[in-house]
Amino acid sequence: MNADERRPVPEPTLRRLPNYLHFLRMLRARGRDVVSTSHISQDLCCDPTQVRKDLALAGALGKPRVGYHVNELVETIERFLGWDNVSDAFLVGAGSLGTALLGYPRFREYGLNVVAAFDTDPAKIGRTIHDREVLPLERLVDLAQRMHVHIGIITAPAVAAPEIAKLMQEGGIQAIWNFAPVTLQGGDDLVVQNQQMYSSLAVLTDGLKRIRGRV
Amino acid sequence: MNADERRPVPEPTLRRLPNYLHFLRMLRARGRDVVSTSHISQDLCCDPTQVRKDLALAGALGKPRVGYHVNELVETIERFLGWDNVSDAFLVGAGSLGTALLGYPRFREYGLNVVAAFDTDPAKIGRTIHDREVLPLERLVDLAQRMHVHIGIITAPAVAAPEIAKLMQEGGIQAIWNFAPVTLQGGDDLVVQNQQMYSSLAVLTDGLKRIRGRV
DNA sequence: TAGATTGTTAATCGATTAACAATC
DNA sequence: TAGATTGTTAATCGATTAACAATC
Repeated sequence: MNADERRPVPEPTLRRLPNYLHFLRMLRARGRDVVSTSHISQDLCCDPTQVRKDLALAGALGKPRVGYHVNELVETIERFLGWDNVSDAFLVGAGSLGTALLGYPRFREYGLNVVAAFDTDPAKIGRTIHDREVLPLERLVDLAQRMHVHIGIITAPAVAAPEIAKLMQEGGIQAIWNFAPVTLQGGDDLVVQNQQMYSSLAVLTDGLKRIRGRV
Repeated sequence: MNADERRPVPEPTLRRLPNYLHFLRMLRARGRDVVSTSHISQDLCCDPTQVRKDLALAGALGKPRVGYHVNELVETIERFLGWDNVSDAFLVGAGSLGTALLGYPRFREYGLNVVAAFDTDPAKIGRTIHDREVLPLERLVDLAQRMHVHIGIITAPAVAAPEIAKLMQEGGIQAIWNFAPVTLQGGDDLVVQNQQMYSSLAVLTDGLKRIRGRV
């Protein structure tokens, strides 16, 4: 029921939920029946209280003394994230990263179904990558509208990204997952997630610096 | 000078610095001489005060009324992040994502030089991907030690990741950039960054939900 | 000089953590 | 029952934002 309320979910919570989900699915695959927050927190090295709070936000209910039912919990989180219904998505940029993402069979478990790829390179157009044909970028707007696709993935070079985002919006796409190293701006009816790879690298090299400083 | 002090840099700041750097490099390429924090903040849609604070932490100095010199600023941030000296790295998992990362010529601009790839698949071992030969995983520990490689990238399946991390640590690797969908634990002399792709996806689908709820 | 921009200190906000009551 | 675990309220912590002084 929490899922339907309008109060915004903290972004850190949203970011943690897929991790819980991954762990819980593994437990489910192993036939595990119930799980406690301390068990979850051990796997992901965070505070049990935090896990409890996150699960509460997702609308999960546990039993004191027992814990949470693994099955129920998986379904609750999936439903909360909207990943029980798979959404179609377009991908633009059939380079190496785009090809890698097209090869992810797991996306469906995370609510995503990449139905088509687009590119401007004539050498790539018409080729088939992981069972999906690469289409010319010109067709994106029309196809997105007709197929009611609302999610776009950008794996093109940085310079092309803003133009692609514009086309996507024209086609009615409301959510963009951007892998190009530019910060695209969201808007009133457009949500953007910039997958900033180099941010992680900065944290990593800083950690390395601290390890070395300590020795 | 700030760079050498031991006070820890907030992680959000670290994550933003590469974005500033990217923007500043573009300005530099365009021949731009000076820049103000409000100019930077406009591009990245955040608060000018925050940019100023971040830059101060990185040790940058500006001039009131003028702003910051683009060249100096680029160099200051690069030095602060340690990206003025490129570090060698090993990559394990020569699948599609690994191949994509091996094809990134830009890594060097972010302080990273992937010198070798490893895999366990005999079909992949011996092949050359983007000028680097794929080596058998067994050779990793020895080679890491002899070549003094301290950074590892994991692009292998989730099940293999923990074992790979162990081997890396044995080889003296101190920093792991993990793309497998498992949470690897860092330690006293090991820093880990888990590139959790699905976290972004959760934020994205939540945003989509809110856009739809608004209509 | 006047005004724009930096640099810094204080106030606010939100997330994490701690404490504890509820309950099976 | 006793004890473990949830659920919730309060305290802490840290990051962001606002205010303002310093300065070219």
